[in-house]
Amino acid sequence: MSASKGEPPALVLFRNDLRVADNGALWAASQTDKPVLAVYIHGEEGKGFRAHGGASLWWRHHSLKALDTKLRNLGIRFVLQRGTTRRIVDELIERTGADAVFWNRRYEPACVTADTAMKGALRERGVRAESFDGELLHEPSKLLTGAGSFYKVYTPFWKSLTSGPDPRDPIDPPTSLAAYSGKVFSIRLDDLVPLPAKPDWAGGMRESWMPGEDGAQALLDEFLKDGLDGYADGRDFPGRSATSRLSPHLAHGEITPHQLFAALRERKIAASGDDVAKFRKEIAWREFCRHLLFHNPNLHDRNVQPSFDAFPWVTDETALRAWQRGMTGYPIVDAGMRELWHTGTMHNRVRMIAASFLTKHLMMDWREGERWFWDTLVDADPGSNPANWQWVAGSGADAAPYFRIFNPTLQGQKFDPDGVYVRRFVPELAALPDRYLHTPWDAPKSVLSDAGVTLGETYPTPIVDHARARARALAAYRSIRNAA
DNA sequence: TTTTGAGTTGTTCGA
DNA sequence: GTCGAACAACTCAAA
Repeated sequence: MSASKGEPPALVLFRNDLRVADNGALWAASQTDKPVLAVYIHGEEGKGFRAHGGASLWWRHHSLKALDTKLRNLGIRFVLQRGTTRRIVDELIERTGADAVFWNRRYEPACVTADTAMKGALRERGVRAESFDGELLHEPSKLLTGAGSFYKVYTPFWKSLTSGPDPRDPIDPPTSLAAYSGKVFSIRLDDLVPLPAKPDWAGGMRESWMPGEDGAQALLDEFLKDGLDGYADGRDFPGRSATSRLSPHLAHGEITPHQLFAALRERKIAASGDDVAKFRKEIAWREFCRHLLFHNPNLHDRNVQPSFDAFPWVTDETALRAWQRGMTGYPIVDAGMRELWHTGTMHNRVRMIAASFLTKHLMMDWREGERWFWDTLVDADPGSNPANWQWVAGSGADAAPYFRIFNPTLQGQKFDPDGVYVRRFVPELAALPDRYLHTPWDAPKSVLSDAGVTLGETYPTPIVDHARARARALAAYRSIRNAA
């Protein structure tokens, strides 16, 4: 053995699972008698692999920093690398003599292919290679209908998911690990995942979030204590703090659905069965979308329902930009789009309204919206994002019927009745009375001027008329139905 | 194989 | 103001 090498380590790969608790791979490594080398691998897996968007990368930077601290506290180094997992692992084996590799499974189709091939190749060479669950409650290849196909409707999926035994308990974090003593190259975090500098657009994100495992646990504790009671109804009101806000933590693997289900089982919770069931159902939606992705590798690019291939989508750069910047003239839509830009998230109810507006009122291809969300959401999820965009557009699995077109005015009045949400993100309308907050175009001149609002100058006039847009969308949807 | 029941989140219209 | 029906069939999943 050369002087630069330590005792051969077990490699633990980190990709989308930036945590030490409920980490089967890390635990398994701790149960060997080998030193442990933790490696984060950032980047490509070849054909079909979807790289993170900008907001996700901001999150990832901070999450990696938090994980680095955790692993150091456990006594081991955390090495950062870029490239395909296969190449990095080969290089590290070459360099360190490692004869065991552990990782947690991923379920994006390109990653499944890459990891499966790697497992076979490593074992063939006599390297111990083992993978573990954690990202999902159930293996997408195993949770199937009676006929052996994957679920295309949510409710039976949910029934199947909950009819079996409870998900396993979370795995404890290791208490102590032996460090690998040899030399290994690591890319600097600032070089691997740089933070935005000019311009620094992340100010609102820093105020809104604490990436990392500790941030996830803090949010979970807070949610169980204060948020879950009343969740089933409250989650629909974007002006209230009634959602868990755990989605980015889940997306980066800082917390697992097993941990969430276990927390709901174990804690004494001051919430009704309805609230608990509703929250579990939301976790199951994430799971359902991931399963859909597993079985539909091109989910972000291809209509699940092929009849939508003939849909007459409109191309309109100006309108797209107005939507992206929150300048459509519909306050609830604009508030949502600005929340997204400012904080890297958007309340679930408002995501539906904004997505419905793009695909139905503006009749723009859902892929345009999906791409924008992918780049701007800190919780951008390869399953949930495309699956839900397709759900809204009507092209997806178990999708909303074509005639279900959200009325942005009614939705605003119904779910933001006191205007807390719109006023927070569309401050130029803040002085309007509640009565006209969602319909500034209906406000008398004196009301507008008292509120300092000049439509078309301080705030846009609506870029489309609701009734006309609705009629146009219905006609378009009818056209592809008749054609098919 | 056939049958049967059911399907996240809405809006509009007219009585 | 409230309430029920229409919107449109179609596909899925299980019995």
